[in-house]
Amino acid sequence: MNYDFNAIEARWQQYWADNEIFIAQNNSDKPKYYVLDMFPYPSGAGLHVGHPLGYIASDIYARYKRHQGYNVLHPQGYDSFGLPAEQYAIQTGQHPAVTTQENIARYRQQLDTIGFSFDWSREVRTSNAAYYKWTQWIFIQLFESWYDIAADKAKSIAALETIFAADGNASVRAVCDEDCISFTASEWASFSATRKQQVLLHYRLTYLAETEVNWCPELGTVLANDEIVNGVSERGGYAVVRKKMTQWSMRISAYAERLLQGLDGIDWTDSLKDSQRNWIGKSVGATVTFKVSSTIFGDPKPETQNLKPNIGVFTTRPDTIFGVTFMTLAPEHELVSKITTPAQKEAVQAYIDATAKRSERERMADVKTISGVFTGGYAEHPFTKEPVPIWIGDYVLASYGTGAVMAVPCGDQRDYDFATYFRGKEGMPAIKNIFKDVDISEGAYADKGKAVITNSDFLNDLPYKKATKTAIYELEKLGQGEGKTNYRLRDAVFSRQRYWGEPFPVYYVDGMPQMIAAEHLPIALPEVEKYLPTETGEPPLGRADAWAWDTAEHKVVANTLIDDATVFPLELNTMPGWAGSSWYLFRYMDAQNTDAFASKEALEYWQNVDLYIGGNEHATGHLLYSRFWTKFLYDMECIPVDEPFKKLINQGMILGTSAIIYRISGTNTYVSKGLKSAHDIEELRVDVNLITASDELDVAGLKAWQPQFATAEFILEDGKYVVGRAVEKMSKRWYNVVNPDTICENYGADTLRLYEMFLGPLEQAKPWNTAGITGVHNFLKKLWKLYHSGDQGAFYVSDVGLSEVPEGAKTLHKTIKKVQEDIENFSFNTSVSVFMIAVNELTAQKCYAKDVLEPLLVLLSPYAPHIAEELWSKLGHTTSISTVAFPTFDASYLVESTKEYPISFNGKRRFTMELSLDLSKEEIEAAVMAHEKTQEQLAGRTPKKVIIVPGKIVNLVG
RNA sequence: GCUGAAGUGGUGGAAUUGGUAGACACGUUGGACUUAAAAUCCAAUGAGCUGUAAGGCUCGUACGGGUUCAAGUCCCGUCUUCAGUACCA
Repeated sequence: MNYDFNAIEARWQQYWADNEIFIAQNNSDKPKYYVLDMFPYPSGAGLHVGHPLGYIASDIYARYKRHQGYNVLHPQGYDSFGLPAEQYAIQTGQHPAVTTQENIARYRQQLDTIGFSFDWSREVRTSNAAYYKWTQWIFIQLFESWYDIAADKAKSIAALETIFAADGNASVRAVCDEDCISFTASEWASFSATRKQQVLLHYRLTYLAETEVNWCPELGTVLANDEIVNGVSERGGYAVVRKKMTQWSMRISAYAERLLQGLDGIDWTDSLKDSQRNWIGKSVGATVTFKVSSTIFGDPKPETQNLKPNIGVFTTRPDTIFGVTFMTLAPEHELVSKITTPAQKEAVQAYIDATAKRSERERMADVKTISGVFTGGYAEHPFTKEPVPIWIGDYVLASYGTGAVMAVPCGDQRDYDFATYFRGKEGMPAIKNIFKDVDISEGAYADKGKAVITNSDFLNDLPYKKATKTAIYELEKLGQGEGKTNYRLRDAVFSRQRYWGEPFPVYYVDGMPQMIAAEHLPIALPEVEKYLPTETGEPPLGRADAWAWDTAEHKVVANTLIDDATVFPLELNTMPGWAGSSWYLFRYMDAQNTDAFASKEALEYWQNVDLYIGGNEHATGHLLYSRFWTKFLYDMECIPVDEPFKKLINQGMILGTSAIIYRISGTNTYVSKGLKSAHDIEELRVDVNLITASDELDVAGLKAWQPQFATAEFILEDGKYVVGRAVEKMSKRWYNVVNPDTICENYGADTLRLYEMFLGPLEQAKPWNTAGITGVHNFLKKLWKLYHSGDQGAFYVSDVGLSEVPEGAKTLHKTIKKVQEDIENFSFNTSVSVFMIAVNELTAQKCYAKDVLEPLLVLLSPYAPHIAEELWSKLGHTTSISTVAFPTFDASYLVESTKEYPISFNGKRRFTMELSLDLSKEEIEAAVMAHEKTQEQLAGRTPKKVIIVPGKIVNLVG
């Protein structure tokens, strides 16, 4: 009987679905285990073989945990809002919901073919109103919250208003906007309602503010920092410019420290934690306030004289305060115009204009060129009271710290380079050196551990740490600085000028945002006739005819009814892609709930994700935002955990192996790879499906593939056309995409699953090469044969116990041990080898014992579930193999009485010797010395030393 | 520049606390079966030298050193590749 994988796989997939085998229960006596994949964006191209890699790994783990007796939650869904469907809608007019629905259907069909053990009853789609109702609900909770630094958690805005009414804001320590004003209780009481709303916006965890954003004109929307790669948009690679816009922002900066600390308690790779630490970018130091000299010469305007503006800087090295030689402001800094002297005005303005013209990208690409201009203004050193010249330069970024630095050339290379470049020019004094016995003629001295400070008044001879503390203490005494921790992490812009995203549950009264009460959610996405921005530049929702909120009827009504009394305009922006994906893990716990995003009981039972598998590209986006929202929901006491993902594994990318043919330039003639050096050639990539395992091109197939090849000539070598190969990202444009459906059709899902695992370590990037697939497919065929050793290939197992087949028992238990270790170490590639070895050995042994072959199927079933179910049922079982207990390893079957010892002389192995493991070291030595080959090797010499590691090795030295 | 990961046969990759490098596959070569092909099975396969043969010897885990009876594995230095990040004060 042949291994008819297509029929077998279809049958068991049907069986699993019909019998709801993988439905997880929300209450169980079993311990829980939650295995989650990063849910896919359902793109139009469908799945290629790279996508399922992580799903296969998590599926193996989920199935293994079921065998181990866990109640396993292993759900799947779709991150179904997003740009591609909308871009497609703009081009074709097709509603994104329709495109998305079609794509999801295709994905589902592909996923089902591979035999995953997903609990589809819990499927989520971020674009479903029943789902985004709760995304909107969480947004409202964020709006109604502020961050209390004293309690180190988020609290309700209502509580903050109570404090304001009683005490004003003097006692409040909150994470809020920089430009927050101070007010007393009576001042608060006197504020108008609108004014109060404005003030509260400075505190809310999601807030509306005019901020400098990354505007992408081609996409017609703003982008978050993590959506920009190398200065261009992640999607499409379009240019991005800075622009001031009023936008919703998320106050993620409030959670910077907790996001950093939380990393210590979770099991993620170091490289991933590192990425997050880097992104958060904590630096500890101090702020220093420099007074601008009131003796600004030449400025005739008395009002400027009286303003005496201060310049605040942030530094990580307050200990070097006496090394300040000059100051540098970012060209965009707001004080630049106030401190520039008339004499320098022209030069400064020219510099500002030149900088503004350069895009962010140009500025990044060109970091070596030093540029800057002296403003003519001077600040006053806080301790020495000496004048410090103020410069502007584009090496100082407006977006980091205060946009101004105190320049200490002796301790910072950039300051050093700047000072050296402008040495001798007006406003650039000689570099002050404050390090004892350090020569700075070659560059700055940044080794803070070893530095001894001198020429620094009260800081002289203090070590770095002490000097830092003392400097901060003295600055605080003067009221000109304080210790401060700065984070690179910026608040995240949360508005997108797009159609296909979650609408905000927000309407506007007198320009102030108002939340729609939770009971009226969801606010469904309105219909529009076109998906482009409006002619006046408003987002696509500006095209909707019915996009106004009736506060009396509590429903969305026609825009014509807007009267700004009971009917108000709704927010036109939508939420970004990461909104829905920031909390989806909790929805799976209770996906059908209509009263809450999940019930308390479900959240309490499932807690958080035990194992999360997905790609590396989400290191600083999704994985940071979902940690942020989780911590917020924890503060709100909505969930019992403050980290979403306990353990995380990044699967490596599967690369495509492109096929290259060589055209002789200017002709339609192609030469085989080995002959190309004789010609002037052009490389063309062709469909990898036209290539055999030995890199031979199917010439007839190529001629049929594209008309340009129909009349082409091919120069063969040894009767074949051999193509070149290149390993690169799997992509339609390189024609190197391999589709899992074809593999399943030709070899079966079990083969695909095993082969993807067999390719190499899960976390490593690796090329896909279909050639090797016959290896694992042959293995499954051998396995099938092992169970069909009867007449005419009939199914056969013998009913004998383990004691009668000691070799088979040994093979089995060796396999149990290794497979279990491998799964727990996520080393799936090596367990596939172990299965191959087991089947090869059992076949050689002609071992058909049921007590060996039955447990072997359980070991295999996480990897190749279909064939395991099929053979399991042939063994007479009437229920699924999926929850059968995992075999227990028994070391007694592996006990050996002898060992084939390698015998080495001076570390080089010369021969092996079989010796009993019971022997003592002395007995081993005696046996080895008695061996004739030992005498041959020694040639009469006496070994100086004999190393014997029982059970391992013997080494004779001398 | 900084941070992280990694360099092993023709290819993908194995190798526990340092203890027989190259498991398991692919590919290649030879053979069996077949009218033939496919499929299947068997054998060989790191490089080189040597022997009629059984066998023996040398080199070999990016490169150069070191520690050790013993190093792919540990230490120091160098190079290369990949990923992330970047005037972060």
